[in-house]
Amino acid sequence: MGMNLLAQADMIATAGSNGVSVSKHESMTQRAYRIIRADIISGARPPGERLRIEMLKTIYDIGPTPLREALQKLSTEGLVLALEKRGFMVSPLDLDEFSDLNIARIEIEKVALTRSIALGDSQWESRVVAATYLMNKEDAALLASGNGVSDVWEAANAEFHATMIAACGSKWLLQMRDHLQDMCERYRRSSISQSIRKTGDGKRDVGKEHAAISNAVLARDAGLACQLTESHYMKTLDRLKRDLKMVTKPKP
Amino acid sequence: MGMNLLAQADMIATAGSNGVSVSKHESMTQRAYRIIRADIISGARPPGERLRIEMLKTIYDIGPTPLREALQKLSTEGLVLALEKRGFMVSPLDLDEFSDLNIARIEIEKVALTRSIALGDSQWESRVVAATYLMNKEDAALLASGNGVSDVWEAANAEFHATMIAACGSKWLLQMRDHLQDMCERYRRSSISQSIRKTGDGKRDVGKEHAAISNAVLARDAGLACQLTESHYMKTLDRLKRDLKMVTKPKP
DNA sequence: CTTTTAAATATTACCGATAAAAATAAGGAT
DNA sequence: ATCCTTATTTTTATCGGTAATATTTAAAAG
Repeated sequence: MGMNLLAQADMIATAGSNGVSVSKHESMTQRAYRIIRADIISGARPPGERLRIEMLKTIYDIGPTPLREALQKLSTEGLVLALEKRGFMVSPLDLDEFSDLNIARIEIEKVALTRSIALGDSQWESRVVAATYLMNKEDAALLASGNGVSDVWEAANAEFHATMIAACGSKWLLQMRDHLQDMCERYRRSSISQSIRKTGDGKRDVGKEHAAISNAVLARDAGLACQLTESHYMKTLDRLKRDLKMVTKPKP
Repeated sequence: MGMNLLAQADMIATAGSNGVSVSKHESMTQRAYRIIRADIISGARPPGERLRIEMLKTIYDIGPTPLREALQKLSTEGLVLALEKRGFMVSPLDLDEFSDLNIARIEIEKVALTRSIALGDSQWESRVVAATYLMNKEDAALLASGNGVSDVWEAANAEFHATMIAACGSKWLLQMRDHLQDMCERYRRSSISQSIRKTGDGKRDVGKEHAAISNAVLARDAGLACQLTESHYMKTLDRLKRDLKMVTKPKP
């Protein structure tokens, strides 16, 4: 009847890392969406690149219909631009939009953080402690071997910040933050600041910043936690902004 | 060659009221997306309704491919649920999600309002004055003829609140607010509280609330403006929540 | 009454036809 | 002679039809 339909809908809605469910028998549309999305964010499909169906068909071995559906979805998200009667292209990078994106991301993060600190229970606190522990460890490892950030560090960092706001009480707030973060990530990855990741970030001690944020959160000092988080993000942002000037198209 | 492509892309991106561009030669996908979206928000397609392609094909006189593309887009937005190998359905209403949605909407609105008050210039101020003038007029007309809210009042109301946050300096923040508002609108319209719209809202003087908000905004008192806006939304929200208990599916 | 089997129904994805836009080539004007 | 305009060609996107696959409904047997 209509009831088990909804029950199974919940199962499907049980999503993976980025709101993308990973079923065994994934539909072609889902598959195309997931892969192309990852390729755009990672920079494998560079900004401004035209996404011709024939071309994608041979690359991903997926038919034209699921490809179009995936691209339409991505255009709703803003990662792809749908040009009337002229197909699709990867959304170009734009320095102004990057500022815009970061403003929105940081503001929403602060709101979520404030709410999380106000609403979080003991179980959430323990999650914070656990994430902080792992983050500390990875930060120390990062500092020791000057090889720059690793994938495990990236994962710990993502988990750290996600945990801080996890108790904000609004899935939509979290979803919007995730979306904005993905959009920002594309700018970060597309920038030539990969070199920065290798060389490290100058005199900056990210570990101390993380520890300070964690302390403020556990002390339930929302104002301080927001302030620290904002400047934490701003530091990397300023660096990126400088580097991005070269890879974004100049304004007309 | 490649350049005017981007230039024209900007033209297409020049959107109408709800981020939906209305071109003369609208593609079938766009058409389907626009119409079905409006039908879902308005309640013409009720929550939980299965959206069978064959059915939609005859109703909207649009082929299956553009219909599927439109439904995929709507599923990205959250208005439609895509069930693996089981087609699409209008996302069911859920009281918890409604709370969630409103939390996010009000929080983002407050952030945008604070920023708008901090950043708005004289031109924005004049827009605020203009919108307030129209709103006042419509509020008075509403109070005089006890016929309940009209479409022109709704338009004035939307414009009023949009103007207050217009100077927030982040298109993404505004876009997310718009999206959340559309999602909330579906709950409002689907509720039986149409009766409330007809009977009026009790002893509540919406005109005074609007005036107070406008004054706080023009006085650049962000704290007060946020507080007033929040309670303004909360008042209608509480009413709605009561009524929605009947139309949303009970939790298992 | 539950479980299994079979028919019908719907969704998914590929293919081909149509139509639109970009590229190229030709002609005329300054 | 060069540049702009116009016409033709080629490429490419869009859309509806259709076959294959999975699922749901219904019926029958245990």
